[in-house]
Amino acid sequence: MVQTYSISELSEQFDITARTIRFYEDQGLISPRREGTRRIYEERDRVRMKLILRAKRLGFTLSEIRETLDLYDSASGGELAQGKFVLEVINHHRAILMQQQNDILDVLQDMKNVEQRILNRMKSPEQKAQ
Amino acid sequence: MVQTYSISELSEQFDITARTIRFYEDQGLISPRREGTRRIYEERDRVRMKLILRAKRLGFTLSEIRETLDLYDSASGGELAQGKFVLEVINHHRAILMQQQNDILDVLQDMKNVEQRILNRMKSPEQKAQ
DNA sequence: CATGACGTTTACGTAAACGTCAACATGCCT
DNA sequence: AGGCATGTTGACGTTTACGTAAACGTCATG
Repeated sequence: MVQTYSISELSEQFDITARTIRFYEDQGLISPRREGTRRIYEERDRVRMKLILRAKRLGFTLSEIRETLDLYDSASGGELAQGKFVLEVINHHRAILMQQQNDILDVLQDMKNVEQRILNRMKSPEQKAQ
Repeated sequence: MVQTYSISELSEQFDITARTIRFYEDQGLISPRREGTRRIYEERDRVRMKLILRAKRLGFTLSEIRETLDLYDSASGGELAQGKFVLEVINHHRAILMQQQNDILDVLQDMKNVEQRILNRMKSPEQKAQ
């Protein structure tokens, strides 16, 4: 017997509203099984949701996410026709992510600098930076 | 003689529209000097713009960016009153950024897997995954 | 059986981040 | 003086990602 979830259970797990989940479905990001009119989410839906939210945190738009998930699905579904294209998309995304890694490192460094200036000033309040 | 830039020069440098730059000004993100009505951007504006765009790429909203820049300004301006608060904000942001680093690593790994599956299939097209 | 708790669809509202005119000023070139 | 590039300020339009409310179905429970 496989674990399934209602929409409210899922929304609780991921700390999003049910409205959001239904919206994602409207946008073609997930398509849970139905039992009558009720939505039933299985493990694969949960995994997909996890991917969606992760991509969102990284700033991808919902339609970008949908396209990418569809693409990966087709690739893992055996549609090797588009193999080369998928590889290109992957490399494109990889480039974006690596740019973000750099951005993060830069910002972390900036924050470190600001932090140090504050800490210094808190130790010796009189000191004015040259 | 210090380097300055017109709005179109700046927009070209950062590959954004002049409209975007004016909008950021409306939102209090940058405040260039004026010469008559014309906007004149100096090096410090350029640096600020760089910070803005970097933060944007990381998914921060414009108002978050404005608040943060203001905060950092006040901190570097000597308003040590808020020192502790600034440190808290910095730690908060640091947590977000580190979460993003994890997300990126996860996605990169996922992409690697998809890529491998495609490459394998391209080498031996007949093979079906068990 | 009525009263929640939970679910559904449909539809309008909204905040963020610009795009897209319009209508006008200003400087420079010929 | 005329023309063109470049600039300015509104003001309205658009897309994305949901929020919010209305109006209704379904099921368990007192």
